[in-house]
Amino acid sequence: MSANSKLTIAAHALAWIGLYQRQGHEVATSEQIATSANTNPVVIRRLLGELRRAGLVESRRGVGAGWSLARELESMTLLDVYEAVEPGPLFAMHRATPDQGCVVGHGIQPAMQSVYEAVEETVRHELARVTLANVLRDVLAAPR
Amino acid sequence: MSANSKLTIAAHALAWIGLYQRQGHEVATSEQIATSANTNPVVIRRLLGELRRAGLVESRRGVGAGWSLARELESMTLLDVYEAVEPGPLFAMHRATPDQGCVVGHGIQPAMQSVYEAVEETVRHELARVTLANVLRDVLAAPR
DNA sequence: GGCAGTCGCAACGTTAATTGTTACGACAGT
DNA sequence: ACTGTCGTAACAATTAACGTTGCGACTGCC
Repeated sequence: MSANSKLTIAAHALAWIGLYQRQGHEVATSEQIATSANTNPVVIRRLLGELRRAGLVESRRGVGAGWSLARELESMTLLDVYEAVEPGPLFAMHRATPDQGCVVGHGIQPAMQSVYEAVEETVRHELARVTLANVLRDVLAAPR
Repeated sequence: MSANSKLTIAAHALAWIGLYQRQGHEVATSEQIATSANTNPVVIRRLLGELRRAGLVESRRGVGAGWSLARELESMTLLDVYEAVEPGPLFAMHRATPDQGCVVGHGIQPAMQSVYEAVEETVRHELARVTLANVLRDVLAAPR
């Protein structure tokens, strides 16, 4: 099973903030988003902190604090979000380095590496095709 | 970080068996493969058990027991292996179901689902382009 | 018939990553 | 000063992957 719900939650948070701002509000709080995503506000703050480092959102402190978009949803793709929150590769190599004295043990990692790089490239390409505005539109189009 | 070294290990095992058979041996034991992959024989047996269910390898018991290929490496793609060993999706949804009373919480999962399905489709397509014979060739081509 | 080598499988322990929770200081507007 | 929220650290809880041990089942050979 995959381990990665971060991209899902990040998209959820961005769509939520975007919709909230369209309704005329200035900022959204981590608690509001956490309620919608059914998780803890700290989890949301951590995640949005990564998105802030990537320049996708901004945060304000003090009274009336909260989060706002740093760019239009139209100019944000899922690839931007993916790169902001996903550090590692999709497929992993051996956890312990294979026997370098064996021909296969020696050559398998570079062989798989090149395949995995090609795969990840297509994944990035596919994610880059979807903007967060697309996501929000689809969210609103979901049947009741 | 990704969690998935199963595809890597499975490709390693298949390449190993394929090469060993090319050298004139009938069967390979899980212990030989485990030594090359630097892991435990039981891990290899579990993995090859999944590949056997998918019809990629066969096992023999009793004296002279071990594993052999059920098909030519040329006719086996990484997609076959991937489908045999990877049960779940690449990207996960929320671990706790989001607030269905919220518009975003309600619509986010179908919206992301369709994106994820498209991404997985391209991954499958890319994996289908590589045969295990390609992998073994690349393994043997690795610089010393 | 007994022996030896290997698979089949279950049970359990180990490790690592993610996620959830609590706590508290920093900040800024009222 | 007070209030509400972020920022961050520390730790607990949960989960999945991986490793290990043990033992029965199978089969060819002596």
